[in-house]
Amino acid sequence: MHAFDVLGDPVRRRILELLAHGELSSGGISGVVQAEFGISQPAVSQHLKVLRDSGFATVRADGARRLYAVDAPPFRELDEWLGHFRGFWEQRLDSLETELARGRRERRLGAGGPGDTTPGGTTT
Amino acid sequence: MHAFDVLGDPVRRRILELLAHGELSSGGISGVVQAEFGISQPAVSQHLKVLRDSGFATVRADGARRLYAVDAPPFRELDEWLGHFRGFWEQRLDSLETELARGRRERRLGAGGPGDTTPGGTTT
DNA sequence: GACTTATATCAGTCGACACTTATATACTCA
DNA sequence: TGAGTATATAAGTGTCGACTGATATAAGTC
Repeated sequence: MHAFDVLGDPVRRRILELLAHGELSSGGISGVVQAEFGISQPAVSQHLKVLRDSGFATVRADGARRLYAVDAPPFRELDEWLGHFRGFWEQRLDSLETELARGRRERRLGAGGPGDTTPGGTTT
Repeated sequence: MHAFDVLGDPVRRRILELLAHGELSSGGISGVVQAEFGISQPAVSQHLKVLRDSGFATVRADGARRLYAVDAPPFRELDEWLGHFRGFWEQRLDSLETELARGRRERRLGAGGPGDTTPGGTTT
């Protein structure tokens, strides 16, 4: 399952939003999600499995509980892909920060990113 | 259909990659995609419809042809959502650019972004 | 106007995935 | 050890989306 498919589900997006604030137990997540979406505990557990398998979340045991946390790699990958298109919407920012950020990004990735065809169109 | 679902499909991602280099006709896109994925012209046309409807692509007529181009808004929206998690993988960049970029981003969005719980964990 | 090219839409099929209930596994505590 | 709690897995079902072949719409060409 592709990373974008993983984020296609609203329940999984919500879970990640919750985890963005810090570690949470399976039960803690289930509580919120069941209340908000009206789905069962196994359904939430299955979503957690998808997040684990796709690398968006990591788990560690704490007694009988499982504590989930966000993990970065898949986010990086998506950010990298979206980078192909960043030129289409970041063009009008002040050039300093844009160039700093883009330059750094490309240096890290060792890639020849966007900009070759002046994606946004006219340079005005 | 959520923007992430739109990008969940490999054919649609490929189409957007093609469009990232500039405008292309429906036929031009179909040619490449049919060759690479082995699907029919209607299938490609249906994907183009999804991209249109979700705002990822715009069309303009040129005689009998339809010229497609990438459009920014949905990308911005996704970037904004991913921003919740940017702290998890951008932390170790030199602070100047990070803060510049994040600060600007948040000012534009008028949001109280991440950072409240030092997402990445320990500092250093 | 007839023929061809470019593209979109229609109707139907099929597989994937999100959900359910039932149950297994593993830890806690008296 | 046995009851209770926390979480995951299993098996089955329904929905949705991606595809196909057929066809509609519209523009170019002679």
